[in-house]
Amino acid sequence: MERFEEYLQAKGKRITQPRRILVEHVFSKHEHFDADALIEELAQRDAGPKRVSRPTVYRTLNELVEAGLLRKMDIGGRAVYEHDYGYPDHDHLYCTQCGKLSEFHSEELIRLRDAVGREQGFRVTGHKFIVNGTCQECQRKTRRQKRKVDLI
Amino acid sequence: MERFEEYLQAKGKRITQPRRILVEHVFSKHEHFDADALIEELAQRDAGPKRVSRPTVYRTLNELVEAGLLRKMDIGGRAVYEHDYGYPDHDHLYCTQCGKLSEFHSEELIRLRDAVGREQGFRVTGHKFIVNGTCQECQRKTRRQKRKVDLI
DNA sequence: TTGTGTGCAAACACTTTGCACCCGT
DNA sequence: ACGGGTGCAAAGTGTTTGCACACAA
Repeated sequence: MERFEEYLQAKGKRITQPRRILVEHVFSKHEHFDADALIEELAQRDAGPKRVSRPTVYRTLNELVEAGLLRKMDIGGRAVYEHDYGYPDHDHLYCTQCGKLSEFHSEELIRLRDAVGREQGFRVTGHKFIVNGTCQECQRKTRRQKRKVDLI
Repeated sequence: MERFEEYLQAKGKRITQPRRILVEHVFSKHEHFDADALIEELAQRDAGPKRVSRPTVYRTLNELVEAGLLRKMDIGGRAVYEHDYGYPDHDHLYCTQCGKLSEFHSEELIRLRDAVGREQGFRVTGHKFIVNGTCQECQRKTRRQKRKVDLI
């Protein structure tokens, strides 16, 4: 929050109640989320007059990304956000059954990435690496499912 | 094309003129493209009665993906397609200045990916790796730009 | 002839924008 | 009081869908 206030002041922007509510909520948890989830959570948390509107959620999320506090990813054509500030670089495992994202970090990946860039005369500024597959939990479910089918 | 006919027949689907036109066009070039580009190209190529409509383009692209002939990627929230059939696995360098995609292949990346999956009990089925940065051409442009500015 | 495919227009999901009013500074 | 911020509704994108007609099998 202090970090965001700093950013806002530097940009001559204002510290308003909707921004405060949103930022506080976003940084009270550490999960990945999308705009819709956030809008809904804010809606049931603060109904009535102090609710934060849909456009303001989108506007503030963009500001948080610009401020370097959130990282925005596109997963299946929809924007997903995660904490960026004070959070180590990492990549993602995406379970295509349940949609869960988990994280991992690999220095080797960075080395590989930079080596590829160098070879191609490409100035690397970042990357996106998503490993698709099935998480442990869904593998278990699928196995149970299969057993049932096998009994028929 | 033969491959697609095979797929269509297997699914009890029909080989129609729009599908033929689209497939022929898509596989006459080897670049990355999005739905809009394809729609426009088809429009100026075959105007009038034998033009392919927007919905049909989207429907057929989805079929081609299902048939394993095209690969679909999301880049910045928009779908981009590339040939898949008989095309080696590869990943992408994405120039954030001009939007150009180039390709590279790395066995090491696959090994790394599978190792990460194994460590986390994740059954890996695929991945998406996009390296962002500036391509050689845009680096040159930027340098020219900078020189001009320096002279002021 | 049968039922899939097509074009059209409209619906869709997600995100952004125009505008009158509100509120931090 | 000023100028940016907000909510509302409406406009944008990119993509999908309902429907009546067209056409491949």
